[in-house]
Formats: sequence, C-alpha cells, structure tokens
Amino acid sequence: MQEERRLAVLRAIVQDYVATHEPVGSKTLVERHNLGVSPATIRNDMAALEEEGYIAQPHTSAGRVPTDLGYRLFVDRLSEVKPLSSPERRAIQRFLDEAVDLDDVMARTVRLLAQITQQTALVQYPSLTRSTIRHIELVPVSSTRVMMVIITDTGRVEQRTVECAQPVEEGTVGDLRSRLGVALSGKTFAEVPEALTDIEDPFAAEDRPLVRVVVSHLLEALTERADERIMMSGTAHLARYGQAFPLAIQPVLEALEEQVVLMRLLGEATTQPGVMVRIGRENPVEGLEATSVITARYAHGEQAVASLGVVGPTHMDYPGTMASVHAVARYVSRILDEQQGSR
Amino acid sequence: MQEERRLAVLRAIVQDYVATHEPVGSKTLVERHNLGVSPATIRNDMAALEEEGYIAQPHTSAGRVPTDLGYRLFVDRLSEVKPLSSPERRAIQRFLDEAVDLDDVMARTVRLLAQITQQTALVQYPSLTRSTIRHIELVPVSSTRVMMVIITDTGRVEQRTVECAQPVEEGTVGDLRSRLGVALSGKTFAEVPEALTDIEDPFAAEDRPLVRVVVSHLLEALTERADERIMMSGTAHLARYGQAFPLAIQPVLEALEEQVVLMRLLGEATTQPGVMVRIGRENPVEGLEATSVITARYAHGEQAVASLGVVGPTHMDYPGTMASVHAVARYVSRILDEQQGSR
DNA sequence: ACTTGGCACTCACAGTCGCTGAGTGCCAGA
DNA sequence: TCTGGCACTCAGCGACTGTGAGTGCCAAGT
Repeated sequence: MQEERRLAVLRAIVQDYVATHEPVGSKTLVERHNLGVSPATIRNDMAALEEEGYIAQPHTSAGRVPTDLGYRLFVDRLSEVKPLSSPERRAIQRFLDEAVDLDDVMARTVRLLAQITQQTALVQYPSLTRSTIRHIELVPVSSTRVMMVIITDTGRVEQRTVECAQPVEEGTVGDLRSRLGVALSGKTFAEVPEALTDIEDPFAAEDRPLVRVVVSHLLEALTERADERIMMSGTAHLARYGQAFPLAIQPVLEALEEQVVLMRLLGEATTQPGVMVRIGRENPVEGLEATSVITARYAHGEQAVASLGVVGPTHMDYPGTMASVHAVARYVSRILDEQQGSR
Repeated sequence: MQEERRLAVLRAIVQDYVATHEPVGSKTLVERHNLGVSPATIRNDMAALEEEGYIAQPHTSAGRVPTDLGYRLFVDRLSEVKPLSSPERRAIQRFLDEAVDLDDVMARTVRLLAQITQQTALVQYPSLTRSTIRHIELVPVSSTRVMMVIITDTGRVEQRTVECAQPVEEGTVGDLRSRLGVALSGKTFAEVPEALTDIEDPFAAEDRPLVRVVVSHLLEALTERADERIMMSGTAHLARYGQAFPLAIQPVLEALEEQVVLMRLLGEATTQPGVMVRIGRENPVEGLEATSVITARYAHGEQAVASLGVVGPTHMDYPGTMASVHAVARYVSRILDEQQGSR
C-alpha cells in the first residue's frame, strides 16, 4: 500500500529530475504529479527511500536526487517503454535505406542515433569472428610485397600488406590466391585456422616461405583486429550540460577515445538479448562513473554480430533512449540483411 | 629602433600569455624578460600596440591579451621554429614504423599528433583523386548483386555494392573484371572517366546494363567519396581549459563533427606548401572563432595527397605546435613511401 | 496505523559593501 | 626619448546578511 506509493514517489522524482535537472522537493512533487497526499507524507516516504539508498540530498535542506540505485530501480520496475511514433520509425528507415555500403550504413547509423537521442552514440562494426569469408584476394604491389584483401558476407573489407623476404612470382601468388579461395570461401573466421592446416602441402619447397608469411598475416588479421572498429558521433552533446553538472566531460572524452574501453562497453552487450543499461558506477570503466550506457546488439541473419548504443549523463531519459536504441538496432539488422543477404 | 622594441614587447606578451593564460601587465613583463627599459616605457609601447590592434585589455586596469591580429604578427614575423629534439624524432619514427597497413598508419598518426601537441588532431586519408588504381576486383555476392573493390597505390581500399536489375552471370562479371583491370591499372582517378569511354563496346547487348551500372557506381565512388575520410583524436584536450576560457567547447565539438567543415579546414592546406596557420576568426568556419588551426600537407611520392593538423585554442604554443605538425607530416610522407613505394 | 498541519531549523545562494592591489594613463623632468 | 611619480580604475575577494526552499519531527486528526 504505502510501498506502492513510495515507488510512485521515486518514479516522480526521477522524472522530475530528468526534466528539470534540479533537486526535487516534496512540495513541487505534490503539485506536479497528482499523488493524492500532502507534502508531509511525501517527506516521510522520501526519508524511507533515502534510508534504502534510492535517493540522496546534495546538501541538507535541498531537494532529493536519484542515486544510481534509484535509477536502476526505475529502469527495472518503474518505467514503461514508450514506443517510437510511426513518423519517427519511417524517418529512421528512410535515412538508413539510402546507405550505399557498409561504411555508409555505420556512419549513418551512428549519426542518426546521436541525433534522435541527443546523446553520444557508438556503433560497432559487424564482428569478423562470426562472419564468413566471401572472397579473398592477393595483389602483388612490388617485387617483395603482396596486399591481401578479405571480403566478408557483412560487406566488411579487411586489408593487409604482407612483406616477404624473397621476391615473389606472379604465378605463385595466383596459385595461392585460388587455393585460399577454395579453402576459405564460406568459412566462418573461427573455422579458418583448421581450413588452413594443409594449405602449404601442394607448394614447392621454395614457395613455402611466402605461403607461411601470408597465412600468418591472415590469421593475425582475423583474430587481432576482429572487432576493432567503432564509430562515435555526438560528443558535442556531452558539453550541453553547461559545465555545471557532476559531469566533467574531460574524463568522459578521454575514456571514449580508448578503443579498449569502447570494446568493453559494447562487447558485453553483444552477448545479451534486448536492451542493456549500465548506470553510473555499474560501468566497468574509469571515467564513466557519472554516465549511463545504453546498448543493444544487432544481428545479421540469425547471428548476433555486434552492438550499438549511447553514452549520456545518468540523469537521462531512460525510457525514450532505450526505445530509440532498440529501434535503431532493429533497423540496422534489417538493413544488413537486405543489403547483403539472400544467399 | 622603438619599432623593434615594440615587436619584442608583443613577442613577450604572446609568450607570457600562452604560458600563464593570464593577462600580462607591464611590470611582470619587465621582470620576466630582460628588456632594458622601465615599465612606463613598456606601457607606452603597449598603448601603441593596442592602437594598432595587436593587443587588447579584457577590462580597464587589467593586463593585455594578444588579439587574433597579434598572434598573426607573432606567427609571421616573431617566432622562431623550434626543431624537435632528436629523441622526439626517433620516438615518432619508431611509433609510425610499427603500423601494419594504411588504416593503422592513419590511426597511429592521429593519436601521435594529439599526444605530442596536447591538442585535438586531424588526419585526412590520402586523396583518391591523385591516387592511381592498383587493382580492381568484382565479386558476385548474390544473383543480382556484385561487390566492387578498388585498391589504390596508397593502400586505400574503396568498396561498393552494385545492384543490377537482372541476374548477372559469373562469366560476364569475370570478363568485365579483367577488362576493367587492363583499362584502369596505373591510371589516376582523374584519368578514369576517359579510360572507361569504350569499355562497353566489346560486350553483348544484353550484358551492357550490367556494365553501365558498374561503371556508374565506379565513377560515383571515385568522385563523390574521393576525399571523405578524416580521423580525429584528442578531443579531450579541448576540455582541459577548465570551462573558464573564451573557449566554449560545445560549438567546437559540433563543428568538428561536420565532415564538410573538416574538409574545408584540411582541404585548403593541401594546396599550400609548408605549415599553414589560421587564427581565430580567420577560420572560415562557424564555431571555431576562438580556435586556431595548424595544418600541413603530406605527400606520397612527389604528389601532395592530403593534409593533417591540429585544432586548439588561439592561445596555443605556435612554434612548438607548428614544428610538431611539420615533423609528423614529413614522417607520414616517408612512411607512405616506404610502405607502399618501390614500383 | 497513516496522514497531516504546524513549527523550528538548516543552509545554499544572491546581494551588498569595502578593501586591496594590479594595472593603467598621463605628466613633468632628466 | 625615456623614466619616475602620481592619481585613477576596477575585477576579485572576503565578510556579512537576508531570503526562501526544503527538511525533520511532533502532536493531533482520521
């Protein structure tokens, strides 16, 4: 009974604080939301909520502010998903449909997400580890150098220049190219090492060094750089909170420039279905203690391949942002299927 | 005589202001630099410099601050280039040498530049318009889709998915690929349109739609996206000036997210030799009125191909930053030649 | 057992005031 | 042409105060 009202109070506090960015007091709360009770009652509830750790006061005789824990409860139990309006959905789809290739899809996605959420957006390129190889190409670029290009079914292209100790012959390169093509086409990256075990057998002894160095670079490219690329957009939104808030942007910008950090933020989300929300100190990353990260994975075919999401202050519009992230992830999945699919 | 001292005073003001970030007065100026005259004399000089528009006072009874014009004069006539120390040079070279491919060179360059200048760094990918085509590849990815991959002599890879109205045959694709290879290998992008004029002649009438659509995408990819890619790093440095300075970072971050803006900043520099400095309002870009942009072009072989540079507050260390930008541009040129060169 | 009005209390914030000191402009003399 | 002296200006700082939003607690009402 009172328990229920207490939660309503917490919900109201979160909503008001997100809207005004000011500590909210008992009186204004009663005025704005029509809870049918007096400020004094609300104060009692607030005291209890504070006891339990869901809200806090910046200083005595100030209003209350939600804690990370408060936001957590709000996200888990108190917020309703607000679906996007259908004009919004159409706008998303139309915008993404115009993309001409994978880079363009990623670039458009990240800008779109930043724009509709008014936050800093992140998009991870489709993972190579679950991709399959569509084509592999070797191009001699000088007497001792060969450029290797790998094309995946998600449309991603990886390249690498391979340096050989001895000059290489055009014919050997051609032979290796076609053998690699036969051995690897349609294989997932995980299957590649096994598929390559016997690759050097047919080659003459003097050609084997070339084969070996190409293969080692190939394996390296597939594992080491498998998930590396991440795009970001909308960092300017971080500066919107006029220098006042407990959001010093410098540590945030610093954290967001670390590939490793971004990978940790997005990587985990790929393993989980639905929208993932990490609030404040729940983030496993130094520098992001005052931010929340909302992520969702997207898929290509039936395989989850990568994640996208946004980073913003903990006092953000969770339901709205979650809905946007969810929607964009779905549309990206669809676009990837349409553009690359049908095999 | 007095003219000479006046310039010395301006130089001293710029140096002090850059070092302390505080308006500098006549007394401290005399103390720190040993100009052989009294504060009163300096004051007269300052009044003259202010009259001419090189310095200004934030308010009456404060010290002087250089204006954009003052920095301009400083850069043009008063500063000496300070060469990098040789450990620094070695560190740069070693760091860039470890790059494995073009993406890696660019990524390392931009991070390096941000790190040594302690500013926000920009690096433009080698322009396609002056590049030559090393290899062109067509890969069927479904019955009606073909992926086109273009490899340039700078190691850059462009890709594009081409959609055809009718199903395409493997054989036709192979034929087109080899003809394109013959027609385009070694051509610069500018020469491509001419080289393609007769390409569809040998094909049967029913194959020409395919040829046409591939060619049109090819041309589009080469022109439209020719100079598009730019990497950025070190945005966190913009936040270093503890919200105090006339450097509101939000407009700066917003400006730096616009590809068009970045292109304007870097594009012009490609046409000019040496290091280019644009100070405050000299920048042709809204949002960067309080920043200076220092750029230099880099080259591949004898062709200038693109630019790199940094963006920072107008009160920056011009000689040091110019030296760093210059040095990095030279090393990038060298790396590109070494890695891709020897044709 | 809750709720409510009342009341005393706390304390951030904004405004006022006065002082200090860095810095200036100007002038008369060297 | 330089210099010392002098009067003047004014941002910044600290101290002080009043105001008001907001609280916690209690006793009375339902």
